[in-house]
Amino acid sequence: MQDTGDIEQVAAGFFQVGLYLRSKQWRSAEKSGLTSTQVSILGFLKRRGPNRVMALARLVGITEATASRAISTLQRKGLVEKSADPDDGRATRISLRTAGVRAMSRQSEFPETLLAALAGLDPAESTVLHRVLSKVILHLQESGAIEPQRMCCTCRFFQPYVHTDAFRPHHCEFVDAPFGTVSLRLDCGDHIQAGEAVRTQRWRRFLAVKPLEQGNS
Amino acid sequence: MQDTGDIEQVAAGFFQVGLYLRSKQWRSAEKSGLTSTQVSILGFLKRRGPNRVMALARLVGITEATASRAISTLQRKGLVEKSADPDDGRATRISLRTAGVRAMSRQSEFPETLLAALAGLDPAESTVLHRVLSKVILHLQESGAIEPQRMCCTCRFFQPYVHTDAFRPHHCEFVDAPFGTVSLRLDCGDHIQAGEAVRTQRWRRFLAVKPLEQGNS
DNA sequence: AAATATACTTAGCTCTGCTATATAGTTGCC
DNA sequence: GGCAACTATATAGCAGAGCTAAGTATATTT
Repeated sequence: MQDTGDIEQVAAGFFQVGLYLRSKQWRSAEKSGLTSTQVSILGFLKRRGPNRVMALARLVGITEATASRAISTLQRKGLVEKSADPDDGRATRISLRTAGVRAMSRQSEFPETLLAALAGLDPAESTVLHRVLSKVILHLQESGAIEPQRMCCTCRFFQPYVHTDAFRPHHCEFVDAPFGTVSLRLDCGDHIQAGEAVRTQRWRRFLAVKPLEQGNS
Repeated sequence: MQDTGDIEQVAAGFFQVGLYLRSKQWRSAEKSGLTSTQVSILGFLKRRGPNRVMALARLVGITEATASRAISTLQRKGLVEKSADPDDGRATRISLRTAGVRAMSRQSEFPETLLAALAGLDPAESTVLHRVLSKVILHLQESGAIEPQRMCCTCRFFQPYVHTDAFRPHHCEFVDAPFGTVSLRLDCGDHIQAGEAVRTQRWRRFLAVKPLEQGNS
């Protein structure tokens, strides 16, 4: 039913979307004059607030040297500001300036065309896509390929499939409310990493439920 | 049920995977010494055979100037060879040399970690992911964001959902055989573009079927 | 206090990706 | 046939990504 060829097809699909995401087209269309690395850095600053150079480098998946220079460029453009880290004299605290916030809100961090394509998905597809992306990203981060993300899947507040409501089977202990698979966060501000044991146990529970057994009623 | 915030989450997920795909890590791990642009070019040559500079540029989503130089670099590395195009004296025919074929077969075009993550998906998830990627890519190409791909969805031989077999609902008139959603090609060698009218009509039929109504029995 | 580690920066390299321009071959049109 | 317009590629010059290696300043350890 499923062979390596099919997986390569899917990988090729991801690659295809990736090619588009890294192309300059959609960015120059909105003529922000920013490169994709710069947009990524601004995006993380927007979602996570002030951060150190090293942390940003790891999140974006580049070396500190490259991050340092990209940030200097952003500073020169007036989008970002550097300040001394109160906790550590060596560290630099990078934060968005108002121009940077404006640059990120005026245009989305993501191209309109991609958002439009995703908006056209039907809810059941979104649900599965959400699950799949969670799985793929978790796999990438567990194998050390990418920096751990603040996903529900690894959060101490996450209780997968504890409700009978097909639309809201999960529970978030932080907000103490049920929520659905489409609302699973891939980068949540309230994330607190769960311990190793708890994490794998909950992840098992999450995987145990077949994706199509819910969200489809 | 589905709001903009959720779409942004999904887009962020794609971006996350994209960040990984464009990072040098997985490529340097296999120490091929190739950049992602070079790998993309080699990948298209591998899948599509000899091609012109212009065609490669469009496929990869870069200008001809950039492609020309990247190809020269590949030539210098001995992975690719240039020959005169018999049909057009201005054109250059780029083809893989044996070293290039070896470089692309030894390691896959795609990182092992991603393939492993995708291999871990359950068949129903693969099916939906396939559909979703088809939709997204088609949307991107219809809006002119990327070069048209040789997808089943736009092929004159493609007959979606004409069989009752839940596992093989589609039919390919080229090989005259039924096949399943997981086997939908995103880049098929036998692709022949269907006319505008036929294309939209079949695509409608493809979309009309809810993803979860089949492949789940 | 000295050695080691950490956070960042800088320099030097290759490559990407762009625009603008040059060169050669093709096509169209009289 | 001949000239203009177009097309496929190449080259140059620019900003920047991304790397490694080396340098600076601050923290931490011994």
